[in-house]
Amino acid sequence: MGTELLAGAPLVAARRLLGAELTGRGVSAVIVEVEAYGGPPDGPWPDAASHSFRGAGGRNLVMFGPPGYLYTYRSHGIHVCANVVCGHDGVAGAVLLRAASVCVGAEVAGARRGPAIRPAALARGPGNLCSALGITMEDNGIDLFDADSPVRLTLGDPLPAVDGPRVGVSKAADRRWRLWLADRAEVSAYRRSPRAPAPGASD
DNA sequence: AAGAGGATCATCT
DNA sequence: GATGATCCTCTTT
Repeated sequence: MGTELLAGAPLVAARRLLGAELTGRGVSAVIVEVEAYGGPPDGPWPDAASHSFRGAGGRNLVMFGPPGYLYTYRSHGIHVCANVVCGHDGVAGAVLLRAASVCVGAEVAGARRGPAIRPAALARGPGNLCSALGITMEDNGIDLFDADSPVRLTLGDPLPAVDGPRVGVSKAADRRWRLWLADRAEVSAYRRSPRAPAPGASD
């Protein structure tokens, strides 16, 4: 199982990533919450909320490359967020990793996150997830299926998913492109962007 | 339990 | 000059 399973549409790849195991720098975690992101208006998956909506250039180049690579970006100046690139070479798509359940190396993750963090919160939220696994902007563009990479991904069998709108996006705010595993304490809370139009207004 | 606000800076207009 | 694919803390029910 490898990159060929991520070569399709973002929402399909997102489903595949639920339950997958992400290993980075002494910590392994099972992915329990993700969000799908598409590409430009003239591509197969137009998505105004995506970093790649306005075409390739700047930080988003990795999103236009082949699947199975890590796309990292900095959010609000401070936090690092991690995506798994999906689709195929030349067509932008990615899946944001929003929350994971730490199964190996909880002490290491705790040392990175701080002493008072409860186990379920170690990798809850995209910024916290990267912090727990030691993922930084230096990791942008690495191959997640290369045995020599510092961060690696192992896919498993598909699991049943719950869906809902994506967190914090002001565009396409009603699109149900967030997926998570039911009854998981690690899933982050939903917050609609204050800038998004009223629910149901448009997409 | 839920909502409001501020920190902070790379990227884009 | 404005805008966030966030997170933490403080205030209000």
